[in-house]
Amino acid sequence: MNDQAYKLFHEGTLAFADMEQNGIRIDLRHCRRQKKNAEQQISMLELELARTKEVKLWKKTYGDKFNLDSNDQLKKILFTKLKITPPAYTDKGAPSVNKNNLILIDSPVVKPIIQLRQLKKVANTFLKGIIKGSVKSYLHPSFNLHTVQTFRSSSDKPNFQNMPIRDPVMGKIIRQSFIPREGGMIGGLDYVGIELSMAGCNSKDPLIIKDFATIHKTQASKCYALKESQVTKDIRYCGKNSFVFPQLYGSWYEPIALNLLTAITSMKLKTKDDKELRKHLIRKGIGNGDDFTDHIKGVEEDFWNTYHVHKDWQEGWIKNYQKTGYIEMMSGFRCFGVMSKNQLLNFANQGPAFHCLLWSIIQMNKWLKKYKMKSKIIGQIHDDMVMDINQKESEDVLQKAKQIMCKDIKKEFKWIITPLEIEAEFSNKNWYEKKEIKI
DNA sequence: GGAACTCGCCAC
DNA sequence: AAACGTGGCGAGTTCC
Repeated sequence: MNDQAYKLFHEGTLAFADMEQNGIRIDLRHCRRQKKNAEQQISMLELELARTKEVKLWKKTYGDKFNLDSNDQLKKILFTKLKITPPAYTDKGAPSVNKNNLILIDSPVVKPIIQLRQLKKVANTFLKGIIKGSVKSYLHPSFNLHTVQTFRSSSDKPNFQNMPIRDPVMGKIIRQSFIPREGGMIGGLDYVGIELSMAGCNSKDPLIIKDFATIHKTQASKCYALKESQVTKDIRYCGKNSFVFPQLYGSWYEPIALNLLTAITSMKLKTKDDKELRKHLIRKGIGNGDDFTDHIKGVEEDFWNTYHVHKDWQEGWIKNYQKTGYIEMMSGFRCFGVMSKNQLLNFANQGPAFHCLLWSIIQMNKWLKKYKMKSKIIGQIHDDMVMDINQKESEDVLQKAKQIMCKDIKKEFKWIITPLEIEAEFSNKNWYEKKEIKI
């Protein structure tokens, strides 16, 4: 790493130490109540399952060793005893019983098992971890700068970076556990589309730079043959995570089409006019999976015709690695060693995106300490600075954050050639209730 | 009783 | 020709 990168991690470690010490306030009563609640629901589901003939067979087969948590046993019952054909296989060649594949099986045990898994995850991973890690109602997760290939961060004990948010039921239970300090509000300041922004900085593709704030929405509308005005938040999410990022990091239209298609049913996607997406596609003449795959193939071609400058950059980036044996990020970090093509492409954006946040955290923390503010940085999720902001200080803190995150950073990192935008979401109740605040 | 492994699943 | 990246953690399983 160069001197600037060294300094970033040196100061970053110190800022993270402050952040860890600050901690996040926890509603322990809520956690314990919800854990008990989840455990009751688990018992009910287990009883419901026990009444099915499938589980009776399962018990008969395994006797004392019967275990609802054993996927090996589940596979034996479904695929050997009941002779069901496995819908798909894992990378290692075993039949897959993950949610996506299980749901394709016509059996009364499928839905209760999926629900059971989710409840156990809520109780035994998230709530248990939060309760176990809390000291005097404050949780102090670790944030690491030394564990990740791309020079991003990680978090553990518990991992603060994977608290549920997408699933409405899980998200509510877990995120309500995190509450603000007295007189405070909890939430985050996150960079909008920062990874795509980094892609633009790397390749200098004029169209990526021009479109980076709207690209996910645009591509989502193309994938599902919709007007942009019909794109909901969920549909945009699919455009981003099932089309744009996969395209950028080396996937292609066939698996992408499959993912986009299954998302329609699993996320119950509807247009802004509340029309079912499946029916909309049929009206557009995309009636089956093959039609859809063809359609996505066209979207893919358009995508790379549009962003061809970026494609050229990708090829050059790979060639340079083949020549030198390493890649050097815009932020001054070098990655050595054997890397796949997809890794090379991903690392170039993933690292620098986080480094923007890290630099901002350092500056923000210095400022908060200098003026002895009650507001504190309490966590970090790759592109999201999680804070507990004292309401009397909120105006000043939010303005300062915007100044640092969108303006000052461009003086430090001269390679940032795209505009930077942030979004603030806070609540004085808990981390679930957060709502956007305009700044 | 623990290390190493697979699988499933949560986040960005 | 081949085909999306980075993590942490719980549970089951196998091996020593």
